[in-house]
Amino acid sequence: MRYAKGHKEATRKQIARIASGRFRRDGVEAVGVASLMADAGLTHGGFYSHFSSKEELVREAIVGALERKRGQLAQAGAEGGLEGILRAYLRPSHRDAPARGCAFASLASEIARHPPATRAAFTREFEAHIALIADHLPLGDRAVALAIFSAMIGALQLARTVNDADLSDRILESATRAALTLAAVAAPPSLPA
Amino acid sequence: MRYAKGHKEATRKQIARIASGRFRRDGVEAVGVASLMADAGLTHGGFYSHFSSKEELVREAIVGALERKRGQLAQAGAEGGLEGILRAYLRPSHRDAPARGCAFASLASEIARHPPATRAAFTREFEAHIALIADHLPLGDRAVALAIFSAMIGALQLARTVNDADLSDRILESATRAALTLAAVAAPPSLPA
DNA sequence: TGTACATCAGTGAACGCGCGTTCACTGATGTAC
DNA sequence: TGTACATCAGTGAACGCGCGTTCACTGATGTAC
Repeated sequence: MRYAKGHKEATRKQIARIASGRFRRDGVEAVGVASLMADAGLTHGGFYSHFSSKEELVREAIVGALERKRGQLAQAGAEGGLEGILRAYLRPSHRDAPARGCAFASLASEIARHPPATRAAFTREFEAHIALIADHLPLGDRAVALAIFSAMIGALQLARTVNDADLSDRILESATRAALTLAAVAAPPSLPA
Repeated sequence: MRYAKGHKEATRKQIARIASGRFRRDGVEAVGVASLMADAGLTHGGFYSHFSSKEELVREAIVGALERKRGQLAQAGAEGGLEGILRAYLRPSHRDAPARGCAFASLASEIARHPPATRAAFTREFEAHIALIADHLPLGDRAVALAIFSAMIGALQLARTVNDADLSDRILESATRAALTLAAVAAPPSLPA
């Protein structure tokens, strides 16, 4: 063969990885297939021998990004518990590097308009994230995990959108503190009877 | 004059109002100037006698939408306090009608990529929303208001994105309850000494 | 060992389409004389 | 009262461009004989 075994699979993975960064940074709609392939050092015509459509790439790229990010959060949780997760997520460096960040924060509103298959993949990863957070909560409280994750995503987005660096920092800090308060309150004040 | 006095101003306002719905429903990028003008019963060529660019329309449409929505939230707050605001915002009917809903939830991540003037207008409205929420919080706590509003926006977006109706409802409910808990905890347990 | 052929990842021109923006024009009205 | 002209909101063709997708082709390699 002209190419080494596994070459094509490696190319597909590389395209998906490049796409996952570009999508998170610029939005799915703003990133064209041709410019993605150029980033991978290829021409656009070959795209459809790797993916059946741009939407298939969207699904693969986003799920990949979410899985990797979830692994990082799991590690932060193992090392620092809920506070570790919150500090890793609501860090200024996360706010400032969307291309390597959480795809829920950068793409949730756009994905809401995508086909069911894409939303289903998103939903599966969302539930895995909720389970991860609940694992670090008293009684594994899922309802509190939902609220905390909503605040994390909302805060990261708002911190990226406002035009005032101070306000942006305060959004991240407030969400961190509020999440810790919620976790503390969710703890039973004493052992149940 | 061929047209009644104030006709042109009325047309401009109508274009902005139509745009504010389409942008919130489909995203700014997905809505073309030509289709917007067609919705207003006009041809696309006339657009630039009303707005200097699509971006100017984006700014005007979004600020208008946010102001109107803030008025509704202020009324919900006057009638039902923080809980009134939360129930108005985290209602399933709000989730299901983005075209008439909060532009922070539908457009925050997209606006983060827009020019400074647009982000500045967004930031001004954001601060007005925070002030509105803080007004209904013990001690007018701005930090808690930031966290609550982050959770509101994040929850609404996630509720729109997940592909599971039950989970979507639970996201809205959890955020509502968590916000009320935060407000209760923020209250001083007794009058300060 | 040398030649003919099959494989297949990647190439690049082409498709129809919609984008934001520009601009010469239309035509109904109000005003000037 | 009747005619000539100015105004100006809206029209529609055109601009260059990038989009997602298709497809006939290239050319380096491995295999068959």
